[in-house]
Amino acid sequence: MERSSTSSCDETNGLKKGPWTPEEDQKLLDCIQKYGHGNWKEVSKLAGLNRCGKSCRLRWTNYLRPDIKRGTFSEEEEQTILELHALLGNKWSAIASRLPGRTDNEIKNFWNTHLKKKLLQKGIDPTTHMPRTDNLLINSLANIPPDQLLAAANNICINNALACRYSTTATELAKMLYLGNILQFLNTTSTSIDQLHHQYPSPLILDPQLEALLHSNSAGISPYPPAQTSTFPNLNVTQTILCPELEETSIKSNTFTQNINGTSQYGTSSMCNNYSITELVSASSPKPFVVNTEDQTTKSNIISPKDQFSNSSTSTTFDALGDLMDDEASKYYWKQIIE
DNA sequence: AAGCCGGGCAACCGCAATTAG
DNA sequence: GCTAATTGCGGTTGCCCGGCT
Repeated sequence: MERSSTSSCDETNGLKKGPWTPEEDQKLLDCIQKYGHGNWKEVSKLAGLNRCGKSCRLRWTNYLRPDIKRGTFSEEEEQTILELHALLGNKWSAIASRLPGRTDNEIKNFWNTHLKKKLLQKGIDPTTHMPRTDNLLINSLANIPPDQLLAAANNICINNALACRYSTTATELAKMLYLGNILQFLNTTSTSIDQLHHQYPSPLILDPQLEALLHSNSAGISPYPPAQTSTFPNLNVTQTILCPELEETSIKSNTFTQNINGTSQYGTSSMCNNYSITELVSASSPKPFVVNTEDQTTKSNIISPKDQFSNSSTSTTFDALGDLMDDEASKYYWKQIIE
């Protein structure tokens, strides 16, 4: 077969781009009805269209094809898309193949304009389809020298006691997770406290309780098995679950379950395992920070990254973190923990 | 009434895979 | 097996429209 020497969609050929006119649509339709659509470049030529084959193919598959179903997506279709996306990710064509009459482009647009937002509003990460706790603070931890991190954890943890008790709300879980992750990080960096002192000779004052805890954990006393590799960059560490009660708590809690359209998809598994650092860090880049509240429908706890830090009257990331952990609700929460 | 802004969607872009000479 | 055209796919862009100020 002879091959054309020119590229199929070369703008320098003066081919038309942009929206299709009804006349062009008709020409394309007529041509496809007459000759079929084996070779799109040929189709374009035969139809007398000054368009590249690619453009013709797109117009046909996304708009002119007679089997295209138009209009709003039904509840069933929406549910199917959600399920398939959870399974396949952004494989729009694969998803479209399971939805008769819907194009990949249509589904992609529907996802980006509706479903993604819907999931975010429900506190679900649209990439992972897992509940979002957050992310930004944990992300921010990655760039902070260990001595500052230790100091912050020291401040947060010791002031509020290190015990983990049963918890029933997502907010509490989120806080537990923050704490847990900070401690996981501290616990599992291969760096010992002594090494930290050595590497970061700046004054590092640890609460004796925390220091004792860190030493005990760094000595391998933690009864919990190693989990995934940490997402903290430049730190070759292994995560361990530090807080047994948290794991138990998560098993008892059904808070996240309520997020998922009434399904029990995420309901009874161990949160500690599912939401260790890798899950806390959203795959998507900075987005509004969502902490689920007792009332899953409220958005009152959505805090923008800007609000989180720049509006803070405090001066450091960890002061801000402390602030976050220190609102009225938190006081009650911490009181419970202490008790 | 005019301008601004954001949402929705059609179409384009660029890359990878496939096909055919 | 190599090369180039074609096709398929996912991401992105830009236009249009409606709502708000």
